[in-house]
Amino acid sequence: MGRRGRVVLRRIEDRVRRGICFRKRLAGLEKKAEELAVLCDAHVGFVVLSCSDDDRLHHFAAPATYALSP
Amino acid sequence: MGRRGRVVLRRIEDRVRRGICFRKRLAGLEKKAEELAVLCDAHVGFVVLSCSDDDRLHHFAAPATYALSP
DNA sequence: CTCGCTATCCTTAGGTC
DNA sequence: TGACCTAAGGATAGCGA
Repeated sequence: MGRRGRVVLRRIEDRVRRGICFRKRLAGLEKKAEELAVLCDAHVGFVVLSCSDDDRLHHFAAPATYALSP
Repeated sequence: MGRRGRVVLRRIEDRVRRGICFRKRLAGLEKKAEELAVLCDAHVGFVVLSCSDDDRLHHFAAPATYALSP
Protein backbone atom coordinates (compact mmCIF):
# COMPACT_ATOMS: atom_id res chain seq x y z
CA MET A 1 0.00 0.00 0.00
CA GLY A 2 0.93 3.65 0.02
CA ARG A 3 2.58 5.52 -2.76
CA ARG A 4 5.05 3.60 -4.83
CA GLY A 5 7.37 6.18 -6.28
CA ARG A 6 7.87 9.88 -6.37
CA VAL A 7 5.32 12.14 -8.00
CA VAL A 8 5.96 12.55 -11.71
CA LEU A 9 4.70 15.89 -12.98
CA ARG A 10 2.78 14.65 -15.94
CA ARG A 11 -0.89 14.36 -16.83
CA ILE A 12 -2.43 11.18 -15.43
CA GLU A 13 -3.84 9.51 -18.52
CA ASP A 14 -6.14 7.03 -16.81
CA ARG A 15 -9.50 8.73 -16.41
CA VAL A 16 -10.52 7.03 -13.18
CA ARG A 17 -7.23 7.54 -11.43
CA ARG A 18 -7.10 11.16 -12.61
CA GLY A 19 -10.57 11.82 -11.22
CA ILE A 20 -9.71 10.33 -7.85
CA CYS A 21 -6.47 12.27 -7.74
CA PHE A 22 -8.32 15.47 -8.63
CA ARG A 23 -10.75 15.22 -5.75
CA LYS A 24 -8.09 14.30 -3.22
CA ARG A 25 -5.73 17.04 -4.30
CA LEU A 26 -8.46 19.66 -4.51
CA ALA A 27 -9.28 18.89 -0.88
CA GLY A 28 -5.60 19.09 -0.02
CA LEU A 29 -5.25 22.45 -1.72
CA GLU A 30 -8.21 23.82 0.23
CA LYS A 31 -6.66 22.70 3.48
CA LYS A 32 -3.30 24.27 2.61
CA ALA A 33 -5.02 27.48 1.56
CA GLU A 34 -6.94 27.70 4.81
CA GLU A 35 -3.82 27.00 6.86
CA LEU A 36 -1.98 29.78 5.06
CA ALA A 37 -4.85 32.16 5.75
CA VAL A 38 -5.09 31.37 9.44
CA LEU A 39 -1.45 30.87 10.36
CA CYS A 40 -0.06 33.76 8.36
CA ASP A 41 -2.92 36.23 8.47
CA ALA A 42 -3.69 36.42 4.77
CA HIS A 43 -6.72 36.37 2.55
CA VAL A 44 -6.60 33.41 0.19
CA GLY A 45 -8.86 32.55 -2.69
CA PHE A 46 -8.58 30.19 -5.61
CA VAL A 47 -10.42 28.88 -8.61
CA VAL A 48 -10.00 25.48 -10.24
CA LEU A 49 -11.50 24.56 -13.57
CA SER A 50 -11.55 20.84 -14.20
CA CYS A 51 -10.90 20.20 -17.87
CA SER A 52 -11.40 16.48 -18.12
CA ASP A 53 -12.83 15.20 -14.87
CA ASP A 54 -16.11 16.85 -13.97
CA ASP A 55 -15.73 19.89 -16.22
CA ARG A 56 -16.76 22.13 -13.39
CA LEU A 57 -15.51 25.27 -11.75
CA HIS A 58 -14.50 24.91 -8.13
CA HIS A 59 -13.72 27.85 -5.92
CA PHE A 60 -12.54 28.47 -2.42
CA ALA A 61 -12.00 31.51 -0.25
CA ALA A 62 -10.57 31.91 3.23
CA PRO A 63 -10.46 35.21 5.08
CA ALA A 64 -7.43 36.19 7.12
CA THR A 65 -7.56 35.79 10.86
CA TYR A 66 -9.13 38.88 12.36
CA ALA A 67 -6.07 40.92 13.19
CA LEU A 68 -5.79 40.90 16.96
CA SER A 69 -2.31 42.30 17.36
CA PRO A 70 0.08 43.89 14.81
CA MET B 1 15.74 19.90 14.37
CA GLY B 2 12.61 19.34 12.39
CA ARG B 3 9.17 20.21 13.55
CA ARG B 4 8.43 19.83 17.21
CA GLY B 5 4.72 19.31 17.46
CA ARG B 6 1.66 19.26 15.30
CA VAL B 7 0.55 22.38 13.49
CA VAL B 8 -1.92 24.37 15.53
CA LEU B 9 -4.37 26.26 13.34
CA ARG B 10 -3.99 29.65 14.91
CA ARG B 11 -2.45 32.92 13.85
CA ILE B 12 1.29 32.96 14.46
CA GLU B 13 1.77 36.01 16.64
CA ASP B 14 5.52 36.41 16.23
CA ARG B 15 6.08 38.68 13.25
CA VAL B 16 9.34 37.15 12.09
CA ARG B 17 8.17 33.56 12.35
CA ARG B 18 4.89 34.45 10.65
CA GLY B 19 6.74 36.07 7.76
CA ILE B 20 9.00 33.07 7.28
CA CYS B 21 6.03 30.73 7.45
CA PHE B 22 4.15 32.86 4.94
CA ARG B 23 6.86 32.68 2.31
CA LYS B 24 7.41 28.97 2.77
CA ARG B 25 3.73 28.11 2.64
CA LEU B 26 3.05 30.41 -0.28
CA ALA B 27 5.72 28.54 -2.23
CA GLY B 28 4.20 25.26 -1.10
CA LEU B 29 0.75 26.32 -2.24
CA GLU B 30 2.10 27.27 -5.66
CA LYS B 31 3.70 23.87 -6.02
CA LYS B 32 0.49 22.08 -5.03
CA ALA B 33 -1.52 24.22 -7.42
CA GLU B 34 0.79 23.46 -10.30
CA GLU B 35 0.77 19.75 -9.52
CA LEU B 36 -3.02 19.75 -9.51
CA ALA B 37 -3.06 21.53 -12.86
CA VAL B 38 -0.60 19.19 -14.53
CA LEU B 39 -1.55 15.85 -12.99
CA CYS B 40 -5.30 16.33 -13.17
CA ASP B 41 -5.67 18.50 -16.24
CA ALA B 42 -7.22 21.55 -14.63
CA HIS B 43 -6.77 25.29 -14.75
CA VAL B 44 -5.76 26.62 -11.36
CA GLY B 45 -5.40 30.18 -10.20
CA PHE B 46 -5.16 31.81 -6.83
CA VAL B 47 -4.73 35.12 -5.10
CA VAL B 48 -3.19 35.72 -1.70
CA LEU B 49 -3.35 39.02 0.11
CA SER B 50 -0.87 39.28 2.93
CA CYS B 51 -2.42 41.25 5.78
CA SER B 52 0.46 41.58 8.16
CA ASP B 53 3.63 40.37 6.50
CA ASP B 54 4.44 42.27 3.33
CA ASP B 55 0.94 43.66 2.78
CA ARG B 56 1.10 42.65 -0.84
CA LEU B 57 -1.07 40.79 -3.28
CA HIS B 58 0.42 37.60 -4.64
CA HIS B 59 -1.10 35.69 -7.50
CA PHE B 60 -0.47 32.49 -9.35
CA ALA B 61 -1.95 30.79 -12.38
CA ALA B 62 -1.30 27.41 -13.97
CA PRO B 63 -2.92 26.29 -17.20
CA ALA B 64 -4.16 22.74 -17.60
CA THR B 65 -2.09 20.29 -19.54
CA TYR B 66 -3.01 20.59 -23.20
CA ALA B 67 -5.74 17.99 -23.55
CA LEU B 68 -4.22 15.19 -25.57
CA SER B 69 -6.74 12.45 -24.94
CA PRO B 70 -10.21 12.51 -23.36
C1' DC C 1 -18.68 4.93 -6.91
C1' DT C 2 -17.27 6.08 -2.06
C1' DC C 3 -15.10 5.46 2.12
C1' DG C 4 -11.21 4.17 5.26
C1' DC C 5 -6.52 2.54 5.80
C1' DT C 6 -1.58 3.13 5.67
C1' DA C 7 3.05 2.84 3.64
C1' DT C 8 5.45 6.10 1.44
C1' DC C 9 6.74 10.34 -0.20
C1' DC C 10 6.44 15.45 0.63
C1' DT C 11 6.30 19.69 3.25
C1' DT C 12 7.99 22.53 6.52
C1' DA C 13 9.33 24.51 11.61
C1' DG C 14 13.10 25.24 13.72
C1' DG C 15 17.78 25.34 13.63
C1' DT C 16 22.47 26.56 11.82
C1' DC C 17 25.62 29.40 9.12
C1' DT D 1 18.27 39.10 6.13
C1' DG D 2 18.59 34.74 3.27
C1' DA D 3 20.03 29.96 2.05
C1' DC D 4 20.51 25.43 3.39
C1' DC D 5 19.59 21.17 6.51
C1' DT D 6 16.86 17.75 8.83
C1' DA D 7 13.47 15.50 11.66
C1' DA D 8 8.84 14.99 12.13
C1' DG D 9 4.28 15.77 10.94
C1' DG D 10 1.29 15.90 6.98
C1' DA D 11 -0.55 14.60 2.37
C1' DT D 12 -1.82 10.98 -0.63
C1' DA D 13 -1.67 6.62 -4.25
C1' DG D 14 -3.08 2.40 -4.24
C1' DC D 15 -6.01 -1.01 -2.15
C1' DG D 16 -9.75 -3.49 0.20
C1' DA D 17 -14.45 -3.45 1.51
